[in-house]
Order: sequence, then C-alpha cells, then structure tokens
Amino acid sequence: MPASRKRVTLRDVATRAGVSVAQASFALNGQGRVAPATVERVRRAASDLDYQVDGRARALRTGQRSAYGVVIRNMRNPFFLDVLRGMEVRAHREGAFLLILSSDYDVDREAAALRRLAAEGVGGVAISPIGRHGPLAAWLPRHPDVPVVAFNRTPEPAPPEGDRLSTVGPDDGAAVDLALEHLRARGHRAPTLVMAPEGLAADWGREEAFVRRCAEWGLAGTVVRCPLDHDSVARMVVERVGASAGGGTAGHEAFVVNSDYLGSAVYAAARSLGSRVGRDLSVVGHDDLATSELLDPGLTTVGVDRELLGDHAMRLLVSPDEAPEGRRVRLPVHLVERNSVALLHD
Amino acid sequence: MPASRKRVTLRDVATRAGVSVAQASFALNGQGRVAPATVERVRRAASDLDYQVDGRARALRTGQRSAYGVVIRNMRNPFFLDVLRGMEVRAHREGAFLLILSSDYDVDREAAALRRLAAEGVGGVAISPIGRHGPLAAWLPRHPDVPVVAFNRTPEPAPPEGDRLSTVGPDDGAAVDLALEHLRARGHRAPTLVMAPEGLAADWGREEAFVRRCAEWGLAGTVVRCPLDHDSVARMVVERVGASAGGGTAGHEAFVVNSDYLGSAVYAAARSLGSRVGRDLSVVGHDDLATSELLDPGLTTVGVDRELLGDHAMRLLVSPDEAPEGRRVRLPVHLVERNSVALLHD
DNA sequence: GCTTCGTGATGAAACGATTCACCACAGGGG
DNA sequence: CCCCTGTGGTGAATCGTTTCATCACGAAGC
Repeated sequence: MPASRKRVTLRDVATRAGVSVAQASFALNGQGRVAPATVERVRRAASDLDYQVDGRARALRTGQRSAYGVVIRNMRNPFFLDVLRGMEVRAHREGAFLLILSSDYDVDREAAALRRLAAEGVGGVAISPIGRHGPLAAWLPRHPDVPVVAFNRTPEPAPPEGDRLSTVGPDDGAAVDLALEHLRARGHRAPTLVMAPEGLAADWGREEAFVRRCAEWGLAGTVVRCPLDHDSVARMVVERVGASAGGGTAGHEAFVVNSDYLGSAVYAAARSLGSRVGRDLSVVGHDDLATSELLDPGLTTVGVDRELLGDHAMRLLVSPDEAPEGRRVRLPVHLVERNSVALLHD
Repeated sequence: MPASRKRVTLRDVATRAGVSVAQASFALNGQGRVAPATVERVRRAASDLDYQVDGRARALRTGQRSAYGVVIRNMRNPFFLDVLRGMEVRAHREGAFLLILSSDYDVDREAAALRRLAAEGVGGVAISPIGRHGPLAAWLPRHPDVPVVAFNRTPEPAPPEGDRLSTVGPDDGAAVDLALEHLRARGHRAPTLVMAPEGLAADWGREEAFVRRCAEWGLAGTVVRCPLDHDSVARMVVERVGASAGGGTAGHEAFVVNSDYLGSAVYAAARSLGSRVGRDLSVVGHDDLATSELLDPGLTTVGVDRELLGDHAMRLLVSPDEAPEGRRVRLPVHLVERNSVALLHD
C-alpha cells in the first residue's frame, strides 16, 4: 500500500457494507431498527477497515461527554497521584477520558482551567479547589449542567444547602478519633492537636472531634494553632517540648498532625532536641505516604484509600444521581500502626 | 434571568455584532480581511456574551489537535507524577490538553489506550511503553501522522534508523559515570553495578559506560545481574557482602543501582547484616526520589530533572520538527551527594 | 380492494466551528 | 464607458456523527 492512509470514516464502512450511513450508525450502536443480517455485515465491514468512531464528531453531535476534567491544586503532592490513578481506572471502565490540569495554587490558573474545560465540553469536573471562595465559586453558577466534585486531602466543610458541589474526602473526624484512641490505649493522657491558624477552613471537623473525644475520655487535650509548614511545626514542637520539660511536669508530648509531611517535621524537631520519636515524644500522622514507612522509627499514621477516593469522585461525576452514599462522601480511614507512639506505663 | 442558559455559540456573537458568522470567525481568529471596526465590535460582543469556542467543533473542522495523549506504564510510581507535571505545564503554555491513560503493564490496556487516543484524534502521544515490541510497535505504522515520543525512567536503546519514535530519558551513561567518579573520589576501587538479567533492554548503555570507565580508571568493577525487585536485590547484597567478608579480603562493597527504590533494598540488607550503610558498605541510587532524603543515612543518588523530562517530551510532540536537540533526547543528570557512600582511606 | 401496520432502510438536518468561492462596490486607469 | 483591482463582507460547504422524518413494501385486517 502507498503512503498516506486517510481516516476511515463511517461512510467508508457503510459503502463497504452496502448500506446507508444511517443504518451503519444504527447497526454499530444497537439503536434503531436494523435487520440482524445487516448488523453482521456492518460489524464485519467495520472491523475489516479497522474503523474507530471519531470521538470529536460524536461529542459534537450528541453533546454526550466522554471526557472529564480534573483540576489538581498541587501536582507535586504524591497524594494526588494515587487519587488520579483511582480516577483513571474508573474512567477507563466507563469508557471516558481524563483531562488533567493543574492550578498550582494560582487563582488565575484555576479560573483558566475551568474556562478551558467548559469550552471543551467536559461531562464533569473533579477539582481540588484552592479555596472555598476562589474561581470555582464564581464558575459554578455559570455552568449549571456540569457536575462538579471537590476532592481533597482533607475535606471542605459541608457546602451550604442547595449547593451543587459534591465532595469526597477522608473522614476527618474519624481520623482524629482513631489517633486519639490509639494514644489513649498506649497510656497518653495529654494529646496535642496541631491545627492550621484560625480561618483556614480545611481542617474543619478535626477540632470538633478532638475536643468531643477528649471530654468523653477524660483526656487533657490541647489544640495548638500554627502555620502548617515544615519549619513552623518543627519550631512549635521544640518550644512545647522545652516548656513541658522545663515546667517540671516531665510531661510526654504527643502530637496529632494532619499530614505525614508534618509528621516528619516532628522527627526533625526531635533530632534537634536530641530526643527520640516513639520514646521521648510521640506523633500520629495522616495520609500514610510511602515515605512514612521509611522514617526511623516508622511513623504511625491514619491512612485513607486514595485510589478509592479517586474512584468515588469519578463515580459522582459519571452518575451524579444514583450515588447511593449521597453527594457528601466521607471515606473510611484506618490506623497504620508503626513505632512513633511511645508506650507509657502509668 | 430564568433557568437554563444554552451554550453561547458563534452565531450568537455574530448576530449581536451585526455581522455574518464568517466574519465573526475571521475577526476572532485574526484571519481573512475584516475592518478594524468590525473586529472591535465582534470582540466586544464575544466578551459580553462570555463566548468560548467549542473545542470539539473546532477540532472536527480543522483537524487541528489541541489534545495530546499520555500513556503511563505505572501510575503508582511517583517518578511519573513529576514528569506529568512537566508535561502539563508545557501543554498549558501551548494551549493544549493532556489525555492521561495508564497501561499498568498490561499489554491489552496499552493497546486499548492507543486505540482510544487515535480515535480521539490527539495531536501526539507520549508513552512510557511496556516494551520495545509491545502494542506500540504494531500501532506506530498504522498511524503515520501522529507524532509519538517514548519517555522512560531509563531510556530505551536507540530505535532503528528511520523509526519515527522519538525518545526522552536521562542520560544513563553519564549517570553511571557520575556514580563511578564519586565512588573513586572516595577511595573505592571495586564497585559493583547491579543490572537486570540479560535480555531486559531497559538498562542499555549503563553497562557499557561502566566497563569503559572501570577500564579507564583502573577499577576492579563487577557487573552482577539480578531481578530488580526489592527482595532479590537485598538477598543479592547479603550474599555478596557475606562472601567478601568470608573471603578474608575484608573488601568494602559499593553498589551502583538503577533506582532509589533498589537503593533502599540495600539499606534493608545492611540492617539484616547488622552493618551500616555509609560506613560498612556503600550505595549510589538513581532517580533522587523524595524518599531518598529521608533514609538514614541519606541516599547518595544520581538525579534527573523529571519535570524537564516531561517538558521535553511535550515539546517533541508539539513541534516535532524544530527540536534543536534532535529526536533522541538524553537529559543531563547530576549527583545528589548525601551519606550513603563511605570515605575510604587507603 | 383498500386501509393499516410493522419492518427495514434511507436522505437530510442538525451539532458549531472554519474556510472556500463569490459578490458588491468604490476608485483609478485606459 | 469599460475593465480591473483592492477592500470588506457573505453564503454555503465541510468535518464525521447521530437521529428525525419519511418511504417502500409485503402482510394482515376489514
């Protein structure tokens, strides 16, 4: 055969099968009334010519969307890779595509991403939004028929009633519960919850669960607010440990942090103090990143099935109505016990 | 305004501006002959109505591809997330989209992914292929006008002459050079290169560079072949260290492995031997994963800019012709020095 | 015999953009 | 007066599907 082969079109299939384009289309899609013999002929012609329907043309005509948009806030976080994988597997199963964009915490880029996705006519958007009042909030009412699901490391607070935004995220309340229970079982009586400074909504539900449980179990819990970057957390830990040691109570500090990344900050602090995690001070992380196993000692952490998270998000987009769990999915969490929590005898 | 707002189409813009659809199109795209005043009117109308061109319709008509396919072999490897990010940034800059699929080392899924991407009419495909003779090989000649670039953790051997497949990957020869040079500088005389068993082509170029350098520098290098999973490598290390210790030479073993993942296997082996990496035995990794810094001691490794890798791959797709570096890109590598290589005095 | 079905098949109108082939018209040159 | 040219503009074809409205035709009901 010579050189350039043009795209095989439905017309080619039709002529080869000796029918009209319409019948060919019907035959392949199982629609309309078409004689079984014809179906067979068309099928054969299609496979002979290695015919593939043109996704763009179909999408244009039917308005049916076979592509879904994914907007990731931080494409450097390995957390999202697993989520992406979960989405991809589900999308593949549904015969859909993923259009992946990243916003990089940039408001303009998030806005641009949403605009482009709308222009492309996606069937839905999964997004880890920059903020509750960012571009997404403005975009939502202008595109009333595009399902949108927000997925997050830590879930956003429940949206106001009537909001069309679905959400998927780990059950943060349960995560704190799990961490506290573990600490209590190992003899800890004065846990410390590390939270972002007031006003950052992302940690909603954690504090509530924390104070409730502490009250219930008679623990002397404290909540400390601190910017959630590595250095700030490390400094905070050093200060608190210093204070409690100097205070003469010889209290053992036990921290509950909302990511494994910050967990490793506690390790750094311990190193600089000359003390050892899992013996002189304790910490429970959140996320169960791959790195957490490699730390020495291994970081005890609350994990969530990230692929499942992606799967749920996709499902909410593909069939927004039949979601049995409702449109606010909080995923179960589990404790991954390693050696970062000391066993206290009292 | 009532409830459902239909999609704003070019016709709407045209009527509002009081011109024909054709002129509206020309005006917005800067094509054809259109009076400056008209351009202005059309522009205003478009922005008034918040018009966005329909990507599908445009793609259908022009055949112009604004989407590029990415097929990832292993969507669990964090290596690829950074690559993806590099691709995404470049694609965004070019106004293009990424369609991301994963093959999961499954030949059928790779084939399906390629088929679907072709059906969607993508402008190019970046793929980390399962193998040199997998579905990709069959797919390539059937789609002569789709640019394809293979990107990899470790590059494939140069394709046969005339092959349309571009490749991007770290410069593996240089990586081995760097590792060896570092070992030599620290007094090591008998390095060991860990390679996959014969027949797995992925490591091509490493061995060659290794033996050449060893000869040049008078090192007593050995190449050991071993399945590249965590346990096999750990076992192999234990054996070799045992042998060299038992042999009475008291030789210090220094390993060069082709990933950080395998580097951590050496750590595991050291633990089980009761010896310490960076003192009793040495290892140089490859990839500079985030985890490598967290190991104790830190893993000395050869890194490559993964985002740059993605960027190059995308560039080869977007403008296949004007690539100044040619179509076989080997990216520069650099040594990340930590503490996994002992300093030997001799 | 004439109407009414049901079956299988078809032509053509969408979908929303781009673009080719014209056209109107004013001005200038012969 | 006629021809040509350059400018601004328009209608319609086209991309590859899906799908609506129609039709041919033989069987069946009256």
